[in-house]
Amino acid sequence: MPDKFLKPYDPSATESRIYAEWEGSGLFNPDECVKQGVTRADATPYSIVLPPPNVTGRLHMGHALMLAIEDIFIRFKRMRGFRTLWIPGTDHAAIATQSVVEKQIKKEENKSRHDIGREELLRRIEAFAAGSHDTIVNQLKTMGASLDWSREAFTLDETRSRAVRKVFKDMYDAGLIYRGHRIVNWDPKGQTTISDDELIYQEEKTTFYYLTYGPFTIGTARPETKFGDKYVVMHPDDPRYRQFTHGQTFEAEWINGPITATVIKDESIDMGFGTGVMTITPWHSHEDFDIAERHELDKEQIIDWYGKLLPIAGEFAGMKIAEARPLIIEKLRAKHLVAKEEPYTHNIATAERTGGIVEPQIKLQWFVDVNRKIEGRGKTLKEIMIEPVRFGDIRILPEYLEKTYFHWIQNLRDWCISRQIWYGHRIPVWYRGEEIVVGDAPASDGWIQDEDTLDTWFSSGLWTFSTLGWPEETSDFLTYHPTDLLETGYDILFFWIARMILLTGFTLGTIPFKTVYLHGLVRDAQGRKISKSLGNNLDPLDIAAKFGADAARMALVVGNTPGTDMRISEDKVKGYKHFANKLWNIARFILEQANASGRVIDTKTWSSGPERDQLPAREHELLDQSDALIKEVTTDIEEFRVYLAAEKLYHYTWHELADKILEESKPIFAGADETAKASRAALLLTLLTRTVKMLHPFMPFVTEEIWQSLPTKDAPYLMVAEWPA
RNA sequence: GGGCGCUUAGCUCAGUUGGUAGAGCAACCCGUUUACACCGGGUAGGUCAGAGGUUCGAGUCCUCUAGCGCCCACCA
Repeated sequence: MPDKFLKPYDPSATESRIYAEWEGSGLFNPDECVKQGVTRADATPYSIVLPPPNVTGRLHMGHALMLAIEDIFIRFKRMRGFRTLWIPGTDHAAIATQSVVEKQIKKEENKSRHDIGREELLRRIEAFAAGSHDTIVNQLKTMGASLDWSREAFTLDETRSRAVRKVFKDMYDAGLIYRGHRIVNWDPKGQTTISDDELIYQEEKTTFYYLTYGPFTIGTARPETKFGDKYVVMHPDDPRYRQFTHGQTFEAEWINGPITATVIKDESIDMGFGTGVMTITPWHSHEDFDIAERHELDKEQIIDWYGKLLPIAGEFAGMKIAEARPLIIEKLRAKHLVAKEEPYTHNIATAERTGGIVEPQIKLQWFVDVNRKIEGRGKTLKEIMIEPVRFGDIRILPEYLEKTYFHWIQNLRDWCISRQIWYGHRIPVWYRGEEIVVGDAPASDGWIQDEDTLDTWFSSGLWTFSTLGWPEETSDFLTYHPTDLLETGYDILFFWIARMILLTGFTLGTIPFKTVYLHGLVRDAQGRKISKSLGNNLDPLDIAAKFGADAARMALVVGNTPGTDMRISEDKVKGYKHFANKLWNIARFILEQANASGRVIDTKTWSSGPERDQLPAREHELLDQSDALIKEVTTDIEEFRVYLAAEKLYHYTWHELADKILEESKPIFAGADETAKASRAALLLTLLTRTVKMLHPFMPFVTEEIWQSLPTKDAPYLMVAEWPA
């Protein structure tokens, strides 16, 4: 009986020691498992890539949940004899990281990125990212994640950069990446373009104005964009405007004097909205841009890159939108051009990272064309995204999110992949006069590289295969791709999952993963979202220090179905700390009995087979019960019901093994029948061995610590012991 | 405006293919008997949001209603 069992279980003293032992054994690496003979060389591979955390700071409980679930599958499969690989890594998270560092510099030195320059800014971001990286790695290890650190990757390192350049070039050559003047979401605060998915819509109460425009009345919530308007658009079938013909011009008194306007008839106009007629501002509206393209109309910029009015606004030039709007209305009123005003509520787009009010602008940008038929493939990128999910090659859990996925793809527009920030993969395009080189840098001098960087999701979209060494045909790539499981929060289904399916489908003609497991958001005890301003964040490191990583993992996993948000509180974690201690004491009691002096324990007779039929009825029954649990738990995990498996194990361990089986055994051990005692001790030892094995994926530390003291131990670490059957 | 989800014991949530309602926490009573007070034994508590339907049988499937929440969207 080792002395350690004389005290209550102390996770803080145990967990870091055990992790170091595991790491030292090298057994997180599947090659090492084969070399050490714990995994067969011809075993079926099983792989997961860790969704790379952003190097913007530290992990939160959502990450802890992700780690717990993934580690459960990884440890389960490893114990089941698979050649199991879990690859760690981090994401440079372009805009997010740069904006964190920029804010810091602004606060501490009152300087902008332009004050310190591209090179110096990048140096500072890299230093910051390195610090975050180290914190994150420490957190990952604290949670017990059995990641193969020898394969760690970073979205911005050289291997991953090579993959990015290659995919960019392949897509460019296929005509799927193009550069063009299009309406983009411009963030005047962050001074960059952002994608549709980086927008947050916020409700705004404002005024809707009806303005007199020549013979028409037009409606608008944005009078400040109207300076350059010289087209009125109406539906060709609108009877109210039958007397006007397409192309007809007329004179009108407008904000800064008389103008000549042209009538345009276009079917996109909704006759039922407002007056059924509108003027257009093609430079600052998606819809207006499309109309202007269809009819080859002039486009003029009204608002500059900092959100201020340009000289076309006359006396209002140089003003910010917010200050100009009331002045413009005042002037229009004075000219009797305001026909009517009414209160109006609509959603305005803001930038997720900076909070800036997004202004649609026409800009020369790089795009991925999602609607173009790919030569030789006969399908579009949209179809490449839809098919594997529709045909069941990729399974999304919970299933209902498949519908959301399809719905999103239907509404998908071309993906703007260029960003006007400095941290990230520089667009791999070089110019020299009229010449252009795409892909790897040209060998000769005199070329100028594109100033922009790529959307961060472009590189993370390659993650399942770039981490495996692609574009080289490495044995890792050939062995472990497609990966088996991708587990992440449902909030990045579109950002990331969809893009991985797109980029993998195009590049490799295959799928990136077979199953997508989407967990819900982790909220605080009151159900509120975790946010800095509320200060309701629980740091996984603090929680692990206080209650143990095992307890944190169980608290996050039990009863937590995919796709459903959950609440976490210290009290909940505390409950599972008690459970870890319970298990510890169960082990102590059983080992005491098994190690009692002179007692000979032979657990072999407890395995299945003819000996089992000789057992007393009660022993037989308890083994049957344990067998049944093994079956259920195994099936539950295989069917991704880890939330159920965890609950069943908890219940069995505490309320069957401890409360019933141990209690009914006490009189036996108090009796005089040595044969019965030895027999019962062997039974308990068998049940304990099976239980710690099954609990190991969920609570790796305490189970490993117990395992190291078990006489039934048949592998150097529980981590690589055989799953019970 | 379009799509999706939720509503089960005081609280937080399970309930896998339809077969007489479950867990944890909280509450109440009892208990320190050879692991564990980070404990044990016991008690109480639900017309499964509401209405209708399919079925021998529905928390589970279908329709509608109400409340809550999330996602998407260029209505000028």
